[in-house]
This record gives sequence, structure tokens and C-alpha cells, in this order.
Amino acid sequence: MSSEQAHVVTIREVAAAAGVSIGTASKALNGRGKLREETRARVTAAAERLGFRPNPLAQGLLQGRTYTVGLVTGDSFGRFSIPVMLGAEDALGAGQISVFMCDTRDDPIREQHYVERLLARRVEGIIVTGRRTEPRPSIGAGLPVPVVYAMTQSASDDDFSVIPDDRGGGALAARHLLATGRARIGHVTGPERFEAARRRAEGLTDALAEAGTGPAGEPLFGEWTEEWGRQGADILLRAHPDVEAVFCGSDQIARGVSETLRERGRRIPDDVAVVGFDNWEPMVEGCRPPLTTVDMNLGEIGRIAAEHLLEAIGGAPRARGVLTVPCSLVLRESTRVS
Amino acid sequence: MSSEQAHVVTIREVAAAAGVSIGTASKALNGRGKLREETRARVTAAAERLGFRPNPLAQGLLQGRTYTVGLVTGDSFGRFSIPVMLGAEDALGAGQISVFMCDTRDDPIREQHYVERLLARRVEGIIVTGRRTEPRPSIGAGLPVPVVYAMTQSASDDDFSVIPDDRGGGALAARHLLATGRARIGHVTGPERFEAARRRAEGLTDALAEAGTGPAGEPLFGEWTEEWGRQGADILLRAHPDVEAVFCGSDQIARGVSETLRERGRRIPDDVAVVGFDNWEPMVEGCRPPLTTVDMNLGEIGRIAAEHLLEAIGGAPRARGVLTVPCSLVLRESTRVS
DNA sequence: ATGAAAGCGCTAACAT
DNA sequence: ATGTTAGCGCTTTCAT
Repeated sequence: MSSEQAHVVTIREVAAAAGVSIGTASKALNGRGKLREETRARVTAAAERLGFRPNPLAQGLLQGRTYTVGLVTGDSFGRFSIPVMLGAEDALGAGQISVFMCDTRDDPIREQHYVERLLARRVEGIIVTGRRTEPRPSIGAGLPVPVVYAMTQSASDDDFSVIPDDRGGGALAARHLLATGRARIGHVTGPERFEAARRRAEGLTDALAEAGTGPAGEPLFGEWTEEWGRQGADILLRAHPDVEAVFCGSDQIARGVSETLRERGRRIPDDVAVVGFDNWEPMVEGCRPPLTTVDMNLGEIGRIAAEHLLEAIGGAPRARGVLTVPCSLVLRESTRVS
Repeated sequence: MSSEQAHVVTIREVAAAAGVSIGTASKALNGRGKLREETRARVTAAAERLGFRPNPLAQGLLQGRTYTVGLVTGDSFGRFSIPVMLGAEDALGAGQISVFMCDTRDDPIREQHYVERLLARRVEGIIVTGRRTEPRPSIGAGLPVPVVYAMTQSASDDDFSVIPDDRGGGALAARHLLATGRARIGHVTGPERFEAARRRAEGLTDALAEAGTGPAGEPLFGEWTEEWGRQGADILLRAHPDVEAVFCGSDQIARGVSETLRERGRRIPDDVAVVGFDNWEPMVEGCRPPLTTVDMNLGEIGRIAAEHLLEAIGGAPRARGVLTVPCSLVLRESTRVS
């Protein structure tokens, strides 16, 4: 335990305390050069005793590195971007890289401002995250540092984005429902203008077609809300009273759907199975019964994005385009086979 | 618009481009010293053209400042700490202070590690946030920089914490229910070991006593879940069938309570009014009917914490103890007067 | 009004 | 094996 002290200790003081020159102290502390073991020990002891920590500003100035990256989000660090951040932080923290956080509140002016600030601070890279995977304007062409988009995509082909495989997620849900013996499958999801909603619907439709089945009607596009889930379920039940399962575009929608199904006398999962999307704990657990759902592996997305950034910082050729990360299925009561 | 360029420009290059010495360039850019207007303009133009941004590492090294603070959370930047962070970032960002984020995953080892790292990076202060307001061990005594706890309290009296006024929040709910003509008020809340649960219950009880009324039975302590809300409502209805309102310790609990009330044939708000706590959008909006709830003003808490930190950094005497921030009531359907 | 030089804390050549 | 020196990018005296 180093002694508590509010004074910031320089290597000069350590050198003085150990009775060596400042250069020798540096070598001793960094394990460089040839030193007598005794000298090295003396310096180390002095440093320990005084609570010396090398000033990274000075080190960075010399090496031309800062060991920092910026994390820019427009999601107000919400439900989606947080797990992504944590995954990213995992990958970066291990490499002794610290993260500057910047929340843009979805304001392009603020975003520009933050990017400038990050560059001024000489971050070595930038990660951009978002609320949904919809394409967004690039934060800037020809920036002096590599940029990776996670859980959001840049509209520019020159940028590199990591997003969940929504289509695969839809297919995953479909195949699971088919495997549990459900054929007539309905789909209630978010607004059609969302790429995520369209991809998930495609995944479902394709997987069903592949299995030689058809869905229970066209996908019902609406809102990302419980309220719409309730409405959508009503519409679905009216058009297809014999529906055996409902795949929902989000857990919130699934929750509304479940509620209406129950109120209309359908037992879950005995009469109708339900699958959600997001694996958002509080929603999933409040559901009755607990909800089988698709997990986007957001942490994995963040980790992969960060790893790519680290490689780019390390000099690897910059990747371009879009990388999709597989989703997984989390099984709970709502699709149990009785 | 500065020209796009990947090269990092130094003041030396700006000086060369403007045909002046490096010292003159510095003065011109910082508005210091006596310079001819024409010279100043020439330097500014060159800097602009080359896209010069002063290296904050070098500036910081010289000034002995870094203009950075650390934000340490154990909440995995969850529902509670995010708004706090955003509030803090608001206050700090305005002062050109950047924020290093560190998520400890509630692991004391990681936390210690992060604190070391932040100190090594010469942050000028640290904000610690948490999931709930329960007291937690201090991150360290005698640190060389000021520390403020937000939405969590340090167990040490020497530290300074900013937390919501849970007791006041409970009283707020009670007085609102009384004002809308409800007398027999039940309370379903989280585990009694949580200070927040106890304070909210006290606020309710005290406000009722002040009004000369008594509550509908003792507070029902349980879990912070919907499931417990459902159970709690059942218990309450059995013991007090004539209950006119339920104050809930969280929105999730309120949601469970609302569901059971509805299933037991009670209309909300006509027969029974419901008030939640947290004002957590997705929960509140999914509730039927939409939930009147207590908002802890988390952003405000973060802002206040950050402002105190800034003052301490600026040399103000360090505050100690606990500062509580008032809650506010958000009115929705669940307590409407018919 | 401008330039030269010192120094912030540190590391890496080069000298001894 | 240790000390000395130069220099990272910048600001700030102090000369000119």
C-alpha cells in the first residue's frame, strides 16, 4: 500500500529519494537498460513509498500516443448502446485504453462538436453507437483516426459498421416455432420504415418458405410499443383465429400481444406461442408467461467493434462495409412444448 | 471549413507557414502579447488552413491540468445511473471537461483498478454513481482529487453524496392522493433492507399522520418486481378490501399492482388510484392506465454532483455529508379525479 | 512587435 | 552501470 498523499510525485523526486539520476530512475522503473539489481530495487522502493505514478501526458507527448478512444452515442446511452459500450470497454480496458464518453442527444451540432473535441484530445479512434441500426450520416470522411460504428450503420460505404443479424434473428425465431410444431405464425412488429423491422420480417418469411409453409398473413407493421402489440394481436386474431404462434418485433410488442391473447382466452404457450426480440430483462420477466426472445448479443457487437478499432489503431488496413453478428435465442415459458 | 487531412498539425508548422516564430504563433492564437493585427490574422489564417488543434497533452503538461474527470459506476450504466451521467456531462461539458467512463460491474477489485488508472491519468475529480442509493464503501480516503457520490452514498462521513429525497417523494405521493380525496392508502414496496424503501414508506406514513389519517395497514415490503406487485396487491385487497389508493415503491411494482387490481375488478382510478416511483418511461407507458409516478430528477442529481465537483476542483472547500434533491410528481391517468 | 530560450514530466540516445 | 542531453508540443518569460 503506497502512503496516502495528495501531492503529485514526479520521477525527479523519486530519483532524488533513491539517490540516482532521473534517467536511471526511468530505466529502473521501466525495466530498460542495464542496472544493478540493488539500484533497481532502491528506485522501485522509493517510487512505491512516494506513490509515484508516471504522468501519462508526458509519456503520451513523447510517444505520440494517448491510449484513449472516444465513444459517441446518440442513444443517450440507452438500452441498446449500453451493452454495446460495456462490450467495447471490456475489449479496450484490457489494452489499457481509456474511453471518453460523449452523448450527442441525437443532435448533429453536438456530435460535430464532440468529434472535434475528441480529435483535439488526440484520441486514437472513435466508436459510434446508436439506438437502432438504421443508417445514419457518417461522422466525417477522412478523419485522422479510425472510426467504427456499432449497433448503427454509417450511410457511407467507406465506413465500417457492426450490427446484429436481424434477418438471422427472424429466421431463428421461425425455425424454433416450426420445431415446436407451430405452423400458422403471425408477425407483429415496428414501423416498416425501420430496416430492423423489415429484416426481421424477411428472416421469418424466408425461413417459413424454406420449410414449405406460409405465414399467417402479411407482417403487421406498427409501432415499437405495447399498445401497438395489443392492437396488433387483435387484428391478427380477427384475421387468423387459428393462429398458432406470434413472432414479435420487440419484447415490448410481445408483451402487449401476450396480454391481448390472454384476455381473448388464448393460453400461452398451449394455444399460442409467443416470441419476442431484444431480451430486455425487465420486459421479458414481467411478461406472463416469461418470454422466449431473440438476443442480439449487444456486448459481442461492442467487443467486436472495439477489437476492429484496436486493430485499425495498430495499423491494420481499415475494414469497410457492414459486419453482422449472429443473434441467439433465449428459451422461456412462452414457447414451451407441453 | 478546415481542409481534410490525416496529418496532425503542430504549432511549429503553423508558425512556419505564417512566416513567424513559434512563440509569436502561440501568442497570436491565444490572443496574448502585443502583435500587429496583420500578423495575428496571418497566423490565424494559417492555423485554420492547416487544421491546427493545440495538443491538450502539451498544454496540460505545462499547466498541470488535464481538464478530465472520471465517472465510475457499478450500475453498468443502467437505468438510474445514465440520467445521472447525462446531467453530469451537461455540467462538465459546458466547462470543456471531458469524462472518462469506467464500469466496475460492482466488482471492488475492478473499481480499485479503475480508480488507480484514473489517478494515473491525472483526472481532476471523480464522480461515483450507483444503482440505488444504499451506502457503499468509500472509494478511498485521502485521494489527491475531490470525489462526489451521485445516486449512491458513501459510508464515510467525510465524503460528499447527492441522492434523491426519498422521504419527500413518499410524502409527495401521499399528499397528492389525499388531495384527490383518497383516505385509505396502502403501500407495496421493495425489500425493507433498502434505505430507499424505508424512506419512501416513512414519507408516506408521516404525511398521512400529519393529515390526521392512518394508512391502510403496514407497508408491504417485498421485492422490486412486478411479480411482487401482483402478490402484494392481493394481500392488500384481502386485508383491506376498502382500499382507495396504492402507493408503490417502484413503477414495476405499480405495474403488477395495477394488473391485479384490474383482474380483481377494481377500476383505476375510479375505484382505486395508483402511484408509482421512478418515472421509468417504458414501464409507465405500458401501464394501464398510464401511471402517475414520482420522478427522482436524476439529471438534476447528476448536474448538482458535477457542479460541486467543479467547485471543489476550482479550490472551494470540499463539501461533506449528504445532499438530498427533491422529487417531483408526474401526473397521469392512474390518479385522475373523475 | 517579434524572436529566442527555458521548462512542464518523461524517455531514449549517447557519454562516461 | 550510471549520468547527461535532447526533445515530444506548447506557453511564457525575457531579450531584442
